[in-house]
Amino acid sequence: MSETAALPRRDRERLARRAAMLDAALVVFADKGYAGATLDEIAERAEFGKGTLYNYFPDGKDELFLTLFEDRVAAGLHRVVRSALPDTVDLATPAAARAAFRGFIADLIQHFQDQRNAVLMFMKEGHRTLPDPEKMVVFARHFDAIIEALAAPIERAIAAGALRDLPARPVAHLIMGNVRGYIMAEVDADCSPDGGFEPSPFGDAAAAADFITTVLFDGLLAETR
Amino acid sequence: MSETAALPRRDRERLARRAAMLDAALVVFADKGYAGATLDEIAERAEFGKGTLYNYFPDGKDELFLTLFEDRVAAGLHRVVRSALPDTVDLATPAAARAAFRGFIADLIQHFQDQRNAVLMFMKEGHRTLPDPEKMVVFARHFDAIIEALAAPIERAIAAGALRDLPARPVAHLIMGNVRGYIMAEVDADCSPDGGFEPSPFGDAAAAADFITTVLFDGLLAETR
DNA sequence: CCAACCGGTGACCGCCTGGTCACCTTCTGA
DNA sequence: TCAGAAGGTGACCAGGCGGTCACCGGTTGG
Repeated sequence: MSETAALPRRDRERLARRAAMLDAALVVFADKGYAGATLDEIAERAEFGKGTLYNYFPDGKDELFLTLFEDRVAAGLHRVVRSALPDTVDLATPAAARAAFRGFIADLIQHFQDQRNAVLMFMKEGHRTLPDPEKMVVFARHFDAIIEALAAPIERAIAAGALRDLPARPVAHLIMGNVRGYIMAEVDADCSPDGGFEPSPFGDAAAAADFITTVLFDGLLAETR
Repeated sequence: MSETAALPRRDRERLARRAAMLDAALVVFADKGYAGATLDEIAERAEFGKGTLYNYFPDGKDELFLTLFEDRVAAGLHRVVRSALPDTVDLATPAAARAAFRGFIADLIQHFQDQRNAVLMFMKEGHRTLPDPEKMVVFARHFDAIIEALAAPIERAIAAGALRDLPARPVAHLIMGNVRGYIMAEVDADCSPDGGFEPSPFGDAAAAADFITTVLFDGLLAETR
């Protein structure tokens, strides 16, 4: 939805078809997982013949899956990290750091809620399930890059004395893990009838972000000191 | 390793064979995931013919998987929750609550480190991957029960004013998620050569428990207030 | 108007794997 | 010692799925 207008019609159509295939594949992978998804179902959902998939993704299932992961899941996460925690953001005081990370967490939750299928795919397949282990390196590299991007502002905040002196990358893992865990619980909740906990434990992304931010930054203990 | 000695030899042998099959299946499921595991590989690893598996687990793959999940993964988690946070544990003050939950977290990490294969299976297949969705209910019920068991002491601590007034079940999810996330990062780290972060970010279960407890209970912010 | 071509199609292939079952070894007890 | 039972075995089967390719309809350019 950007500079595509400048391309000749043929190319625009080709891109549109490719995108439609990816959309369909995303839904199916999110629903069935990598192993459970079939090319027939993806093709049918995209309203193409199975053979056509191979005109766009010669490497078949693997290529669809990896493309989807790179273009939708990883790219989206990267964008959120960079836009919510730019190099210029103020992390000098505890209050400033708390506000900045709260914003990041809220954006991340919002992003996950907007991109439910991408999240589901990420949830279900986030752990080395491709038959070819060498392909999984791509996977790991992306996730590592995201952690690294998040670790940088954490390190800055620690250096500024705004956050406790803890190893930054584990802290980054922990923040991502908490948001991920929250989303997972929410997804579970409205998948199963009597699911995890109440259909949506908090109304919106902002309330959820407050919950996570409070726990992670202020701690669970009642403030009695 | 308990009252099996009282049984006739035949039954003991039968139980031992059954256990050997479960052991083999656990390794394979942990390595390949549910879909990737093959009965042939499980049988070969257990040093039995494939047909023999069906004498012990008539429902085949599903039964092996569910039995394993119930007997090893879920039962182990339940045991840890109950033994580390019995109904009698003192949760009246922030300090007492912090100590109690720190103990629980340490035990949980230790348990995960001892039962790496069970954990891996849980990690990889923790999210509805069985073809038969009705079987997944069992899965969800167990996990729910564990959350419930953890939510009870949390509620007590909140009622006593030791913890912030937050919804108990989400907090329970969050604690479990953090331990799970920590273990996952650790597993990743020593699977891939240049993995997640340093091979073991903290030396032992106790140090890891301290990290998680500090973040979750005291918060990430530097103590300047 | 036609010929060349681009590209979508789905029937088809081969492989893999969960599940079965007739066979055969081993153990038991008389 | 032997007949019968118990139970392990792996060749076999059927179904499903990833991947291929010969076909064909529509578009293009002369």
